[in-house]
Amino acid sequence: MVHQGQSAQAAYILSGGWVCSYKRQTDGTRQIVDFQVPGDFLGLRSVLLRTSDHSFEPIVDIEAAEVMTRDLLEAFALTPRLATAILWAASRDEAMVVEHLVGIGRRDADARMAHFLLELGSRLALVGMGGKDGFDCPLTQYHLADTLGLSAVHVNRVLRQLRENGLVTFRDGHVTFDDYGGLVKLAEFDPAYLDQTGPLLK
Amino acid sequence: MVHQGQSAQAAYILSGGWVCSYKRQTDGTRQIVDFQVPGDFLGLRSVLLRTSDHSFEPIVDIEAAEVMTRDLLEAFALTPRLATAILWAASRDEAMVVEHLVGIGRRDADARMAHFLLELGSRLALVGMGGKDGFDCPLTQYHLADTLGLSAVHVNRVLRQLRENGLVTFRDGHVTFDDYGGLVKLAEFDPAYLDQTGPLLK
DNA sequence: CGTACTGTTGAGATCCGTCAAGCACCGTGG
DNA sequence: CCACGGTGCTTGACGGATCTCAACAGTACG
Repeated sequence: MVHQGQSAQAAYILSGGWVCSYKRQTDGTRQIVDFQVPGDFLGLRSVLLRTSDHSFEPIVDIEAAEVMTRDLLEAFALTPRLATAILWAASRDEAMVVEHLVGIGRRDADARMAHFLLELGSRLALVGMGGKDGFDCPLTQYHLADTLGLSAVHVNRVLRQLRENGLVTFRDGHVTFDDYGGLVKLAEFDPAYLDQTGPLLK
Repeated sequence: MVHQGQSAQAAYILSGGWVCSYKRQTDGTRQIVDFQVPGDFLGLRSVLLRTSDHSFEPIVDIEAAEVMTRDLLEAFALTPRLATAILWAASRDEAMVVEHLVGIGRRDADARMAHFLLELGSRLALVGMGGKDGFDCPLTQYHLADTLGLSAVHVNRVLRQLRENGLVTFRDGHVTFDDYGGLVKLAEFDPAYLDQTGPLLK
C-alpha cells in the first residue's frame, strides 16, 4: 500500500473491503484520519500534493480500481464536469475530517464514540451495507482507539458503558444500534455534513 | 460573514487580515478548524457542498475578493488548469486539517501548541509576514484554546511553560521563537504537508 | 499446546478542566 | 479627572476524565 513520504501516487476507487488512512508519529502512536468503505475515493489528496502525507492500511481484503494521476489531470481538460465531481468528493472528504476534528477537540469520549459509529452507519447505509438497526464492522477496538484519540483500554470502558446504557452494542464484528434516537441525542449527530445527495452537476 | 447552515455561498480570496473558520456546538463550545491569512482561499468547501458546515469570523479587519460559485464552475470549463490549481488548494487545506487532527488526537498540550505556532509561522513566512525569529499574531489565548481543544486556562499554563523553558514567547500580539530548533524537536514538526512549492501546473 | 491477537477489568497516576479570584489595560461616560 | 465595565491575562485549588501499567480470559492458528 501507500506509505508516508512516497510521491507521485495514483488514486483508487474502492469497490470492496475496508481501508483506513492514518498518520504515524515518530513515537509510534498513530492517528487514523478516516476510513474508506466501498464506493469511496482513496488517495485523492496524493494526486496533487507532491508527497503523500499519510499511509493506508487494508482492514480486510480489498478490491480497488486504479486511477493514474496523469489520466486524471487529462480528464479534467476533456470533461470539466468530472473536475467538479472530483472537487465535490474532495470537499466531502474534508468535511468528514473537519467533523472528526470537532469530535476529538470538543466532545468527550462517549459522544465521540457515538458520533463515530453513527457516521459510519450513515455512510454504509448509503451503499446498502446497513441501516438504523446496525451494520457489520470488521474494526478492532484498537482501530477505534487510534481513530478517536483514546487508549484501547478506555475504548473498552466506553463501549461497555454505552452497551449497559442500552444505546449501542459493539461485539463480534457487528454494531447494533439498540437506541438509535438516544445515540443521536448523545452525540448530537447531524448528518448534514455528509451531503449525501451527490455532486451538484450544474 | 458566513454562518453554519447557509447555502449557495461564494468563495473568497483573502488579501489582508486574519480569519478563522470554526464549528460551534449546541453546548456553546466551539472548535476552530483553521485560520486563513493573506493569500489563502476562504470557503472553498461551501462552493460545492450544499450547506456551509462551518462559520467564519474575522480576527482583525479584512480585505477579500469575492468569487461567485457560478463563475468558478464556468471557469473550470474554460481553463482546466484552474481546476487543477483549485483542487491543489483544496488538497492543501485538507492536509492542514489532517495535521491538526493528528495534533489534537495524539499530541499532548505542549507539543500541540508548539506545532501550531510553527505551522502558523511557516505559512506566514511564505507571504513575507514573519520568519524563524517570530511573527506578529493578533490571536487571543481564547483563540488558541478553541483551536487546540484546550481550556483557556490551560493554554495560559502551557504558554508559560514554553516561555520558561526558553522555547517561544507569546506576548503583546507577537510570537517570538526563542529556540526554533528546540521547538521543532518538541513538536516533531515536519512542514512537508504544507507543500509550499505551489500547484503542479505540469 | 504454545503463541499472537483481541477483549476485559482493576489500581494508581497524570493531564487537563472547572471554579474562583484577582490584575492590567482600555474605552466610555459622568 | 475618575469611576466603571469589558476584555484579556494570570494564578491557585480541586476534581474528574483519561492514561498507563498490569494481569488475565477467550479464540484462532500453527
